[in-house]
Amino acid sequence: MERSKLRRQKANARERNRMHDLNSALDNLRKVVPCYSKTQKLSKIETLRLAKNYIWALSEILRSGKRPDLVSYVQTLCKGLSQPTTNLVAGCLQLNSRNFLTEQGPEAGRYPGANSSFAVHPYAYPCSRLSGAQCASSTMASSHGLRSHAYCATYDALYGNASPDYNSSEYDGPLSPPLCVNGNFSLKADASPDHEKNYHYSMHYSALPGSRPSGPNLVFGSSGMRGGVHSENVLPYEMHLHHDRGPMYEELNAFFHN
DNA sequence: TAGGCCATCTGGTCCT
DNA sequence: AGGACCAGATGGCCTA
Repeated sequence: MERSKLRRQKANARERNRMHDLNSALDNLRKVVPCYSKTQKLSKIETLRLAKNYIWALSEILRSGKRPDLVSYVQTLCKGLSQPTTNLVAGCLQLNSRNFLTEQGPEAGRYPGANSSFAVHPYAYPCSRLSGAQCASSTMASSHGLRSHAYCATYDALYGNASPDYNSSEYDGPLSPPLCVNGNFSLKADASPDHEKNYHYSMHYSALPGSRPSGPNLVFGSSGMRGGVHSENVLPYEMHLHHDRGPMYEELNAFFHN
């Protein structure tokens, strides 16, 4: 009886740790989807849904090579989300705000949401790259208890203080989340030939610090570098884009639309 | 108060 | 045998 009880207690402890790890991973995921707040976290299921939509939206942008209009972008992000979360995300992107209405005006380029209750990723909307000054205003948001995304600091840490040329087609690095159209990430360490040959896009994570991105190889930081739950070091990723698309996109479309 | 979300416990299954 | 993973049950907390 004692032995059985002890075994059960150990199993419970393991299960707790396992769930804590899972929750840590979810927290990291929350930080890389467009809407993040320390005080009002997205639920687990909504985080997963939003992440799926976000990946989908970004892959559509890459596929089409065009900037989507904000309304359809938000609609894509909010597909299948609950009403409160939809409101949250729309609020994050300030769909109904003056910022949005003037987005095409003189303020165009300033990322919406910097002063809202939620931090919005600079890449939350593709036209919303931060300049150095905007980066500073984003940092100010954190002094009001808001979490501003630390991509500026991240960039500085990686590449020095020089602001990237966000208009340059070369630059799409630290602000871009990983894209893997077929939904599988392959680790460099254990990438199997079977994986490689079937994938039109594959992501290779490298444990070694990368160099500044150029051409198709993009390097950007993991959540760890932004002081996430885990304290792992910076893990720049290398992303390799394979250029032959086609049937896989049809599969992907079917998958998401189902 | 009902419903949503969450953490935890628990037993079952599969794998090493 | 022991660990990982999973799903069901349960109770607590919060909000509309």
